[in-house]
Amino acid sequence: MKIADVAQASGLSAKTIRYYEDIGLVRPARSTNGYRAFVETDVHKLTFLARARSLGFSIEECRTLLSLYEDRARASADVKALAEAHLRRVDRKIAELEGLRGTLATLVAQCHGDERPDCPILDDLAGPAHAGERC
Amino acid sequence: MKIADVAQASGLSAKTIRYYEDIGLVRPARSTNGYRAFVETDVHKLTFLARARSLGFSIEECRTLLSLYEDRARASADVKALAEAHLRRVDRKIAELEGLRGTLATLVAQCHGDERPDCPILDDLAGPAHAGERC
DNA sequence: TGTAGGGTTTCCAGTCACTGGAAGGTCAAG
DNA sequence: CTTGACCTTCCAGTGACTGGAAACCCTACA
Repeated sequence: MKIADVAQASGLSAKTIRYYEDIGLVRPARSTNGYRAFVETDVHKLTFLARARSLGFSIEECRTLLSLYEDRARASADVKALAEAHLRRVDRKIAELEGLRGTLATLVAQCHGDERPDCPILDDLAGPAHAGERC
Repeated sequence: MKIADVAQASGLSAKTIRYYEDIGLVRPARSTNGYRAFVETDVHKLTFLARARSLGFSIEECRTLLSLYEDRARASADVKALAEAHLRRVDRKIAELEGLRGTLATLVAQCHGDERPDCPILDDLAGPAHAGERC
């Protein structure tokens, strides 16, 4: 199987697959012509990686997940711990974005958005000490 | 005012302030000894930038906001459009993270997390075609 | 047999917004 | 006169790719 087929099958780009080989996530064999020759387990691994990445796991976490996946003796607790840590990170990020969203929405709502030059958004960005000073 | 004072006042690091000078966001004067000599408007600008960055505007958006801020004739509509575009981006990002969060939470809930090697999280990552096959 | 096109290879550079670190200059206190 | 804190510049690295150049390989068609 050549790289374009694997890209198709896994949903990753050929560039990304080459990059994943570079950093040691996959080690496809080579044909005599120098082309990468992927077997079923390579495709499987890359699909696994695509899914893990789409869930927001970092490359290093993916590397760990992959090694846990290949370790038949591993405890599911290890995987769960990793997923829970990631879940907490996602929660923090959501909370942060929602705080930010609130501020932005308030600012947008306050701004009349016409041809007049005074703008509450810029006032806010300039800070309380300067609000109304020149904006 | 020297860079450490400005860092203190603006909440940015000295490194970041130098970087902002590099990319032309601020142009502090220089003392005879070569040190950067910041005046009040520099500090003001940097504080503005810190706030805009903390709201998630990109550097290029900050550059635009700064120029709008300094343009006494600009229309608040321009600022509002920028802020609204950013708000939409934040909304999309939140939606994306919440979808992801849902999947992760489900997976974490399904995983027993003990010493047994079978793990629904890895099953899911491996994809429907492979679920139950070897995990 | 030649060539046109598509695929593949490697390698280098760029992205974004910093951050770390090295090597050296400057300044005030003791 | 030295110590130590500050300042300077410059180079490299981060994460996870992405774009592009130059060159090789393979197949189809004239």
